[in-house]
Amino acid sequence: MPVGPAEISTIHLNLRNTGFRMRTSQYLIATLRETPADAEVISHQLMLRAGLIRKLASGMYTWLPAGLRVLHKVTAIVREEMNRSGALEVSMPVVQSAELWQESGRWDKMGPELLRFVDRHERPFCLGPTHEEVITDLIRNEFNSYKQLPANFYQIQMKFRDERRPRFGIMRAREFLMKDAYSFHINQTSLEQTYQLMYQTYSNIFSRLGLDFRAVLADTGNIGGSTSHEFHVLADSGEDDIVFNSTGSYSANIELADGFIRDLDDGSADMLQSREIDTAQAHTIEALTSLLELPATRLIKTLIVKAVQSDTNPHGLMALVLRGDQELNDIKAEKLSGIVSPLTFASDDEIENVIGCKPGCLGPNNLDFPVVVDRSAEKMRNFICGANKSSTHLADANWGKDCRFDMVADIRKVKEGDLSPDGQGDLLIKRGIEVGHIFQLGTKYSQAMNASVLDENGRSVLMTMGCYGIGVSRIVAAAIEQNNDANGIIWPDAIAPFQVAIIPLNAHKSPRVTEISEQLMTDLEKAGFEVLLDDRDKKTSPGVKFADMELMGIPHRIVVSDRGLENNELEYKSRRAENAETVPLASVLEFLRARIAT
RNA sequence: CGGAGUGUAGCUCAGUCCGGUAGAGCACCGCCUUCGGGAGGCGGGGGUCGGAGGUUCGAAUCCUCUCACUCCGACCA
Repeated sequence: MPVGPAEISTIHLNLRNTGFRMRTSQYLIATLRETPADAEVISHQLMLRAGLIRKLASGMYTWLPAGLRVLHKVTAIVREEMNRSGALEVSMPVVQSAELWQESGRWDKMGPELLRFVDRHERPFCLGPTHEEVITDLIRNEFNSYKQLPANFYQIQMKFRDERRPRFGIMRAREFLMKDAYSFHINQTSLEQTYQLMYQTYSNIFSRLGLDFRAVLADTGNIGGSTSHEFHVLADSGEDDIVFNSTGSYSANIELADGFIRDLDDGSADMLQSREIDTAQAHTIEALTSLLELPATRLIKTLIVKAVQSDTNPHGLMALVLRGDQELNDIKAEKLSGIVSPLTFASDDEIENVIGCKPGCLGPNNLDFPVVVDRSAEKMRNFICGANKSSTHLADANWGKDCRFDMVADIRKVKEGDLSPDGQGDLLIKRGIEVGHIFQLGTKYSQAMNASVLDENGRSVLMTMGCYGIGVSRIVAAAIEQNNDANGIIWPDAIAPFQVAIIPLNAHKSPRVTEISEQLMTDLEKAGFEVLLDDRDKKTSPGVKFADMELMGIPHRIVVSDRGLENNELEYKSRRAENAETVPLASVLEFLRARIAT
């Protein structure tokens, strides 16, 4: 249908009036029928297929119009809630000079993840992967008095991290949109108050986004500090294991999750006399359990890892001992003093040189380096362990008699079904996608960069800091991971690129269908809904329109057809519903108002 | 950074082993028909086969080098 000058000016007027007025014929519907070969996870596949993003290079993506609308919606919710919490928005440079990073010490500490380059004067710069240095520099210059505290500053901005391995599309991109906030305090108590406020703000944000999420206790990692929580969107494709109990009173990242084993040996049995047994080729726990016809809970697993070399530990090794059915948590193990970080297993050759046998028959007996035993094995009696001799194990071995340890620690990965550490119910484990992380930083950066204010006694005090991040672009991918079906994306109302799709059928034949569709779009937009009218010409069959709108995940669909209009009816279908329903033309507005959260 | 793999049309792929001068489906353009679930017919446009070098009368195909991308491991929003 040719568009004359009069119609064009009408369209422009409407654009100005409503701000929306989107028609597929004038929009970029960049849907793909087939899945691009280089996308592996569902969110990446669907973002490409639905025409939300296109790849420029590894880990770098262009956001197409529909995708950008989603990203903006997420951004708007994050911004509103941050503002509501009293945080102040700023915008810091993406390009940062090396000096600040040298001052904090991170110029040398950060690996190639920090993308460095020089300007035309050969002065070193980097692309900001995070902004602790810049904000701390700003605040040490602007703040002089405790009266200015506490304060919380945030920005929503592209970050760049030259990831070792970008993957999963937007989920782990090198360039990504992040909300980062930094708070400044006169003392720990004040920090804890703001930390609580951010915890609540994050909960509000993820609730408003319409996502199923959990806040979990987290490892503070290299950033240090005392307390940290991660916010995870639950999805089977998540990269993290998160642990929580049935009552909701405990939740933690598996990296530091605690739990009690129910069938723990209480150490009350009488000690038997140990004896050597021939275990031939059985070198694994699994092989031993079937050979000896004993459960793995009767065995002990001994792992040899690298430790710091010293006079008292000339081999530079350490033994980590767990009950046979348990697995090592390497994050916990790395925190043991004297251990080499990152955790490194000793090679077969090293083990043979020092102990005299290959892995498979190792045990905590006669070892001349430190032995750390997990609580799961601490009280075991009459257990099976390696004899440090080829093809030989010790049966009915006991601590104190046959074996020794230097220290008891929690180095085990909790398992589903363990008793919650607070005693409330069983532990469950689910996969999560980390979309937010809050930290109590303490004075790490204020100390390195000498950021202080005067307290009420006129004494100079280092500011205590907190930092709070949200992966804004990652949320888009995470939302898809959590909400999709065979036909494509299913957006929560709050972040859908459009809330309502109007599909006119046979519009080219029916002036009435065209007229009602146009009128409906106008009315819905006046009512505050965001509408996409699929007015593509007759060469685009209804099936294509249905498929595209579903792929793009538009949560509410109205079909306008002659058949329905005979009875003054429209057809409505929720993206989540199995079947469509009819709605009287006259009441469609109330109908949608009742179903769409705005 | 180690390990594995893939680069041929906008997308999905065949052709490569065995050298003979580039294909299919979808998408796109035109005309006709069709019109409530990715329509049909006829006609058409589009690729220096990732790049460079080599072998050969002749290279998408064989050899060497290179670049890019994806996946698996340790980090992070």
